[in-house]
Amino acid sequence: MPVTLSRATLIEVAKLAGTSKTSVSRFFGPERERLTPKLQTRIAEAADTLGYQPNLMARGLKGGGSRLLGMLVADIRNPFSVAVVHGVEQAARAHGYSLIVCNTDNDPEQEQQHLRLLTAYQVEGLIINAAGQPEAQLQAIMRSGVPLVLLDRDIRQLDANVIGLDNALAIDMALEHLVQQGYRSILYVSESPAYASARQERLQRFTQQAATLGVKGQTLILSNLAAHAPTLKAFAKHSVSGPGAVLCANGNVTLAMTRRFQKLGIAIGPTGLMGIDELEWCELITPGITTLAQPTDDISHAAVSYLLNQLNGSAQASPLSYRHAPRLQVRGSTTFKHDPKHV
Amino acid sequence: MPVTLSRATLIEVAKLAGTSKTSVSRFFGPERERLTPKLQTRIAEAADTLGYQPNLMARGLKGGGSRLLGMLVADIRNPFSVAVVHGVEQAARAHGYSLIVCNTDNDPEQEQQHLRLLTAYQVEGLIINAAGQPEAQLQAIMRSGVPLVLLDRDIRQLDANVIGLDNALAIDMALEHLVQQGYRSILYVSESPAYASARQERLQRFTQQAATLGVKGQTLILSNLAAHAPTLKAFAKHSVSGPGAVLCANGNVTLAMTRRFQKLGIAIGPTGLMGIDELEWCELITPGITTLAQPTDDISHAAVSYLLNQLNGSAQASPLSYRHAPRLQVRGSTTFKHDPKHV
DNA sequence: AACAACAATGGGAACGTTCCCAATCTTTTT
DNA sequence: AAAAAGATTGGGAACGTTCCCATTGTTGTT
Repeated sequence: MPVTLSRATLIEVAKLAGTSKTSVSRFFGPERERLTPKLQTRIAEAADTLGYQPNLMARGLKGGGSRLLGMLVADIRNPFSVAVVHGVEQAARAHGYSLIVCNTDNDPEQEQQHLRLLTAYQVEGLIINAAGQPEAQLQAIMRSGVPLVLLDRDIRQLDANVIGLDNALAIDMALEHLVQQGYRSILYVSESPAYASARQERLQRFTQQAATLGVKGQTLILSNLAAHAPTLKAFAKHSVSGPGAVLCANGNVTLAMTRRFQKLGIAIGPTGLMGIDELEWCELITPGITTLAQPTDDISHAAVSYLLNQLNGSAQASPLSYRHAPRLQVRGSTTFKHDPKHV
Repeated sequence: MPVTLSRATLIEVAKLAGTSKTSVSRFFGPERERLTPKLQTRIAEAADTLGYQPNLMARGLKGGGSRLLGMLVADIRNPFSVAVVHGVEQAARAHGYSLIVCNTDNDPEQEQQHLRLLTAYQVEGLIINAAGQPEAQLQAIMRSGVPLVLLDRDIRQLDANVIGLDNALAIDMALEHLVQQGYRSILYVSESPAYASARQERLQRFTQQAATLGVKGQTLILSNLAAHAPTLKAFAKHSVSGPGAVLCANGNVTLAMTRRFQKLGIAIGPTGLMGIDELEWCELITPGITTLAQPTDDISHAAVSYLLNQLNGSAQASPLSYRHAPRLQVRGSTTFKHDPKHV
């Protein structure tokens, strides 16, 4: 048990163990097996007695690297972000790295601040879910040799890999499902796609594919919920005479639209409702909301693997999949008829 | 714009600016105003030219402190944790600190690892949502002078402050509400209270107060959902003849119980359902689930304020509230009769 | 026995920054 | 004018660790 009041240093451990600081450094580094068992024991006991814990600040300064990975998320309260953070942190830890997560609240100013901070802590790799267009900063970071991977959102004018959902495939699958279920009119609802390439991709693909499939496609950009009730009401009314469905671009939209459906008394199913991304409550809402679940574990793993490959100089170690397929989770919200007994 | 490929040092900036390293250090520290405007300009330009960013590892080593706070959460996927992390991170940043969040997945082994890591990074303060009973480690940390505050879960044998919900008050308010709504039998459902003092407090208070209020109190500890359907079914059947309600100890239980109610076809309202902690979907479930919302912002702020007070040596700067009152959010799930048109 | 290779250990310098105290210049006070 | 105070700047040492190369002892080969 540690008995001291202050933080012991490697020098103090060396003195107590009757050896040199180099040997103690070897004991706590990758060269422990170069020490005799006797010396190892003496050092272990001294360190335990003093409650010694290596100072990773000093280690990072001289030679060990920081063993830190940095991650920027645009919105920590988004369940997708939480799931990816969780996966990244686990993958990082499995390889001896710690993760610093910075939340930018979709604010480009905070984003710049956090990037400065992460570089100041000498993070060895970065996973960026961008809020703005910090390409100048990110280019400088990449030029300084820090590997970087973008998460979900591309940044124009930055030659970096993006790992995330296969947006085109997601839209294709959603449309295919809705058409198969008999819907002939689709309202695609999204948060502002400005600066968010994933949103832009989904929107563009929707517009293009709706035309190709011959369904009537409309889009609605969310900015103020109260302002959109008439659009949704009109859509639902129209859909009673000809089947229509609402496709939500992400979890936030799914939540907002579910609220709107309920507030406006729009029956879910007769007017279809489907969301991109799975949320824990989607099965609980009568009659269950159909979703496309994002493979967050795969995404997390791919991001960390990419960084580690870059750090290990093994760029071809394993082929990485950057665009991951969603999983369709069918529930009652994309069916006209459903058992009304579940109330 | 930065033009170099490697990380510039303070020495290089000094050379380019034609001044000393001490002046450059002053420029990037709290003594900038001690430099003449001319010198400040020269340094700013040199730093910009070189893309200089202070190395906080070196700064932490000599004298600046790490400016890091550490936070352990038992389950990052718990919405409560996310909300508190968000609040803590914002409060920390407002005071020039960065937050390292470590998720332990309720695993004591991971917890120990993370604690070692956080101390190795010389964090200046710690916020601990404990998964196990790491009192030995935490005592050593406190003895080394690092301020520490517990979040939500007390640790026996550790003389540290706990900041979180006022558990007794939460149970009192819940029971009062349910009794007022006419329920005379309450089933309290909780995850295992082992090692989780908040859960123990809530359970104990429930047992005690149910007796005091003369309502029939039962408790159910969740371990395997399939195994508990008979209990819930029996309870619901009984409650039809004499009003009963299910009180959920936290958000995870609320989710699980909502699922159970739906799977078993138990009508929400005739059998009441109420949860401790507010979740974004509680209003969406027909007929709306009554909750006690935790004041996560207050909790976050109190935790950071406590640490900062300790760090600034102003232990009496402002009286802190450690136990925060919940906010009752009444919805249809605690009413016998409700409009069945919302389907 | 002499030499080479290997094992084990250690001292000094370096890492990038801050801090301490010294030095010099300028302004104010006596 | 001389002395004191204030403003400005700077060099060296320290922070805790790693790395490099040197030293010593042991073992194996010729």
